[in-house]
Amino acid sequence: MNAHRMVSERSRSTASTASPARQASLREHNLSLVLRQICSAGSGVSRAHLARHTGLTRATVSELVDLLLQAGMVRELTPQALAGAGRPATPVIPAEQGLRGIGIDIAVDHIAVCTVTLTGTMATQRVIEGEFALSHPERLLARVSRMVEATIADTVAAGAQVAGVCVALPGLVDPEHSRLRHAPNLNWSDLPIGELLRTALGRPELAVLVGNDASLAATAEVLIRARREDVRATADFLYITGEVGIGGAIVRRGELSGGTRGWAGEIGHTNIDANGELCTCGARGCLERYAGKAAFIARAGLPPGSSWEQLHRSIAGGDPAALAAVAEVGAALGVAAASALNVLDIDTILLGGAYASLADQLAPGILAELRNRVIAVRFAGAEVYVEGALGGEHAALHGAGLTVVNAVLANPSAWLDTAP
Amino acid sequence: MNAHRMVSERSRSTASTASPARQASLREHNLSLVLRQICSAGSGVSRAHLARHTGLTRATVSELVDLLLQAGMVRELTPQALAGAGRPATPVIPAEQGLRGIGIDIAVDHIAVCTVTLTGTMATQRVIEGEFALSHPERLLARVSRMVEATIADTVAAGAQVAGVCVALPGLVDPEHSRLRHAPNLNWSDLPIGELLRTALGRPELAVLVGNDASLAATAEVLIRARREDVRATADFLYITGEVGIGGAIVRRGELSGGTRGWAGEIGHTNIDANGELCTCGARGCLERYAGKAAFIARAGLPPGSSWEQLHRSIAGGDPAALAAVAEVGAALGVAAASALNVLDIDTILLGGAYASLADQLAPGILAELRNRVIAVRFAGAEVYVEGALGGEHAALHGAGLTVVNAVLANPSAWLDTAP
DNA sequence: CTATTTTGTCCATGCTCTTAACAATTTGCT
DNA sequence: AGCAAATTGTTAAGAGCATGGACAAAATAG
Repeated sequence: MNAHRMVSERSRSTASTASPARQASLREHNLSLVLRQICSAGSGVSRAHLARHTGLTRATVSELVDLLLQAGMVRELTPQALAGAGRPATPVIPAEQGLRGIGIDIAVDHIAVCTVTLTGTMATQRVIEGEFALSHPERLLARVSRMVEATIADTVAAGAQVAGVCVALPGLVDPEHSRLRHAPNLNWSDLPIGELLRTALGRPELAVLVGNDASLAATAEVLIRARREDVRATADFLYITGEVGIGGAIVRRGELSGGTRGWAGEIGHTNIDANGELCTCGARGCLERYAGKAAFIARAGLPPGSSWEQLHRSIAGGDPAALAAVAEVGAALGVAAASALNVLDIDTILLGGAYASLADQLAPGILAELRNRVIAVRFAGAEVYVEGALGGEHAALHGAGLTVVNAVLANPSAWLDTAP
Repeated sequence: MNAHRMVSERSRSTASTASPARQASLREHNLSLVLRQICSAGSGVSRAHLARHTGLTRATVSELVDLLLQAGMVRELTPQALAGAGRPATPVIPAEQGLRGIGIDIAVDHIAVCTVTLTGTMATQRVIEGEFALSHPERLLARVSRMVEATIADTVAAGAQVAGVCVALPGLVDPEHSRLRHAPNLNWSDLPIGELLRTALGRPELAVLVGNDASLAATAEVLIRARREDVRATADFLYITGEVGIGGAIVRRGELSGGTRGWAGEIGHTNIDANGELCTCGARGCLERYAGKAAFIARAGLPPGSSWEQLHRSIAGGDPAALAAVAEVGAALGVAAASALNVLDIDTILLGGAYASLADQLAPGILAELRNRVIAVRFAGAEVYVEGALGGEHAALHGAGLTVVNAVLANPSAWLDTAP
């Protein structure tokens, strides 16, 4: 299993660490560089191509690729003649039988488990829909662990190896200790998810990462945008997701910017009106009171407890109250997002969760406020962007699996001696 | 001069860059590691001590120190017996004659030039007080350049070498191109500061960095806190500075978190009341309308145009209107800061500029709002902190010089062959 | 006065990347 | 057909850098 090797911290950010660099550090870095190139290429790439794109020599690339071949992470295809003269190249691709990350998503309306390959693609997926708002933690985790067991069994049967597990949770988490701090909608508090899942699985050695669902959805979004070569939105964006509450995440240069505890991006409690309505958090005038699910539904004139689907139908049907609600919610999101964009110096907002399918309707209202309030627009002629997320329904699930894969890609050296 | 060698980008953040690591990369990293240890030690350190604290072997450290000695960056003291047995250690200290960074501060009420040694200490300082609110850019830069010339002459006469120049500006800057975008209080717009200063100095090869004054003040604050071993406030904080407007900067893990354009931290236009007063930025209800200089003074019942000093006297004198203003401004700062802390996941606020000397008075009002609005307080039992900055009057000036020094410390390899 | 401890240097060793040469294999031109 | 040119991938020699162990130097402890 070897999952204990997984990088657990989100280090890497401070390049000026106090740790010395040795010869092995070069290998680590360059091996990661080559593997990432292979995995993000889309199709098979030759050693010579890798050399040109990494800046390493063909000799070095050859050696590194051999290591990856031995480890079973990549595979050679039969040589193929390229356009033009020259010896045919031997394409190298990520091995289907290689390492896979397991992603888990625990939400109020579903639990899901998936596997993600080194290319970042979701390979398998198990979902159970349900109403888990008030479920008992141990009991639900037991159900989840049965799904994980089945997934692991399938993965091993397919000849692949499990690199680790990451759990997406709808609340504030402590990634350092794999704990859930507070998930209001599950009504869960202060649970050692990592420990509980290890116990339920009977695998005390398994490394279990945890992450906030919005952060992980944003992680998935980065991959999707990168594949579309959407450079702008890959680099820096604020992800805002509408669920019961409002979640968020910040991506800088394609990487999550987590903050002190990994909770950065929480925009739901940004101030709209300091003397406004009382929020569940104890403060007054938070965005959630203006643009959260309950507020949105109330403004649209729907009965309390209506679903996002019902709201969506009202809007699509052109109901005046619903349309007015869209305008009001958009304006509130715009006011809050403007404060955030000013402090963060970011230009792009991606709308996820329930907001994703309403992005076209919400965007004008948000943009109007942004254009009026973001100082980079006024003083630097910057353009602001509001787009719907492309991650779909299971973005957080995907992001969870991806997080495991990214840890492998960041340090493949640790997995070299674990041939299949 | 060799200033063209200076690291101009704020790279380093993305450890997973696409650049290959070669043998020379090891040297760069380890040389920087050793030099940073020497410069932050405070007193002389032996090679053996460096080896223990960096994780390198004594043999390697010896070789690296020799390189630094040859380059004139460090100096040996006469061997001194330590407590306990053993051969006396040869202390190594940063060379007084080594490289120095030049910092420049252009503000509405003064212009200043300083030198900063590799230890981060401000060694020399030239200040001209005045009223530069509407001054002509070229004319003012000519004055500045004469001060810089004199400073360079003194530095060279003292046997030291100039590593580069960094200019602190009271507005939005474009560090990538060394330009000033917009400085409302100087009434300057879109100036190629780097180019203008190079021309004025007659040194077309000189690398001129630019930075926002709040960001650079925050940089200085990091050093000061690190020296006091104030671990918490060194790592992550939001710096809020009260001048004419309100500036800010974000520090993460001891490093500036700049954002897409390097403007992150701009908290002056965070929303307090979406339907509030019209701001100069075009939006409604920005923090600046509630806590900027003009608003503060008006609330305190002082005549428009009064100085911060007059306000300070009113408050110290116990004037009821002034005390009420402090409470109102504190609350407004608290509301805005809470939104920012939630999005950033940061716990500490440092008050700089004119707010620094009012920190004790402002803190209670700010803290009251923070404790009520920051979700980490409620859901993670986090504590929030509000403190006055320790950088003093010339924090931005100091930070500018420090920025040059930090660039040298990050890559001393580039300066090895430039012996004095 | 001797044993012990610590520092700093030297040298052999090992790891990793680079350079240059070469074999393999295809295209393109005559 | 046949040969030059181009491209790929491998191999061997070489250079840079950190490690580890041995050793001299210089202090303290007993």
